[in-house]
Amino acid sequence: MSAKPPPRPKLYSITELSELYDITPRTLRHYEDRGLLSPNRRGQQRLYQERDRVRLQLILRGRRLGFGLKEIEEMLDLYDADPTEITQLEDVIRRGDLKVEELRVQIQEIQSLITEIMELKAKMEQRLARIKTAHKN
Amino acid sequence: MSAKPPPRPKLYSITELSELYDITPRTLRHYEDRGLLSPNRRGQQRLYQERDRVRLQLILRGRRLGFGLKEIEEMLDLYDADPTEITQLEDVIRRGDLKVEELRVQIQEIQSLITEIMELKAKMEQRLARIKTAHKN
DNA sequence: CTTTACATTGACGTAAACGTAAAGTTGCTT
DNA sequence: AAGCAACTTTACGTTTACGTCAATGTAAAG
Repeated sequence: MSAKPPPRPKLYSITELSELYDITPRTLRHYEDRGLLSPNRRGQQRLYQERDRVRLQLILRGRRLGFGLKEIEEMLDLYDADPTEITQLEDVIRRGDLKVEELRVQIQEIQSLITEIMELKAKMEQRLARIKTAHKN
Repeated sequence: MSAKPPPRPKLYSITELSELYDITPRTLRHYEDRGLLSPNRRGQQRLYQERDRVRLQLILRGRRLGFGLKEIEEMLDLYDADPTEITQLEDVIRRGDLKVEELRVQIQEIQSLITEIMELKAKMEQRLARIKTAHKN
């Protein structure tokens, strides 16, 4: 679904990046206001790096999964913990575990939904079959 | 996670049902305004049946999964198609398939997220280990 | 030097999903 | 009969995640 990035450390203008992910520049600025992105500047203009693009991917996936920006920020925070601070490392591990547990529950719920839809579908198919055979008489 | 229902066809007042699922009466009325629930009335008061409770469960799960009420309505519509109308049955089957595909993609995305978090966690654990062994000298 | 294209920062608007307060039933219970 | 608890409708308020101008800036092209 998502576009493949070139291996070169490319730079993006705001509209380039927005078109790459089918969002509006406004959205990118909004994420910056919320502190989720902090692109460099060339003068006054924003210059997005690979790093920003990757973070954006994470944000957009989070959004597709129904997370709020606040929650997404917490997840992104996991990635920029100070790797020299023991407590921060331990914190990342702990919060990571919690998130993973949460996500596993989500998968369970989705699977339940799938099951129910497929059961419903099976019922409808049976009914259809019965109606059609009755139609043949 | 969700409370177990009694097998008897119990009736619920609006506050009973709201407390059962830890939501407010306002939320139930809102779902009714949106056409997602249509409880019977005893005079002016709402009387929720098992059927309503089950629908509510579906709604709340949908919400936890990040779906909007509009989208949830479409899913609920699958359940009340006229079982004598062939076109409606076929429609349910088709839309059911689409939803299931969508949900499978969601699961994939969640699994990617889990993988990434666990990789991050592994990194942090390695760093922690290194820091601690270095500390022993 | 003036278009033109693309960018910037406000700042107000909007849709969704409720929250919240007001004012009025209704049915007991004391 | 009076009061209280639980319900009702009406309606405006709030939060989130942007949409949508408006006014302005800047840089390359003609």
